Amino acid sequence: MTKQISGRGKHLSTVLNDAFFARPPDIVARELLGSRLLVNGCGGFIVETEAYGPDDEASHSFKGMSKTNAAMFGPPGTVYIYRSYGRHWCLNFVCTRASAVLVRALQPSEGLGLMVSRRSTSDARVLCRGPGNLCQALGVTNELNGLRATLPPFSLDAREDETIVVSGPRIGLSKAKDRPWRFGVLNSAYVSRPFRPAQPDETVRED
DNA sequence: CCGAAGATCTGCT
DNA sequence: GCAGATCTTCGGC
Repeated sequence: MTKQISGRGKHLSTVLNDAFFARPPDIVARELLGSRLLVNGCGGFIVETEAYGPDDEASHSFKGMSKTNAAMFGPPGTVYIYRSYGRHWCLNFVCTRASAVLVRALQPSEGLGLMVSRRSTSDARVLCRGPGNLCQALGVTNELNGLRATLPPFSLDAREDETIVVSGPRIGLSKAKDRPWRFGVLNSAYVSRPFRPAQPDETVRED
């Protein structure tokens, strides 16, 4: 599932590998929370995700493969990037059977200067808030579509701290609005929109 | 071939 | 809180 890498001194970091993504998207979406995502050294800790399943009307894969969604049918760990509303790029990681996890918000930690220069704000709370803003801050465009999430320029380290997960309906959909497949870190100031109620999800307490 | 819709964001009211 | 920007794909005629 994960691979231990020796770090300097006493710390160990754990790098996510392809097996991590070879599971249903709601599981992966929960477990990505608190992990650290970098693209060419810019990024931070994932605080908000959404899952899109194989039999999910809201998923881009629902109506079969097309020119733009082909990466979503790749093996687990494939990066799927699409353009949203003609203006924004959105970043996903493919899981099992044409499912995926949309990365919606980060708590910035690395490459602050570069991210600020790419965005029109220096406010850390909005730097990587929302899937489009996040991609702008990290320099993600469709040039990275189809690459491996487990290889450069991407880097993904498993979370080290306890993370309490909350969930709620996904955002911006016209179909399948009922699935509570938006996940976030409890009380994070960096999510794109608050979770209501801001209580732990009925089930989940990770690590 | 044309029109509508879409996993969004910003700025203005 | 809502309209507008902006572009690509797909479905209907």
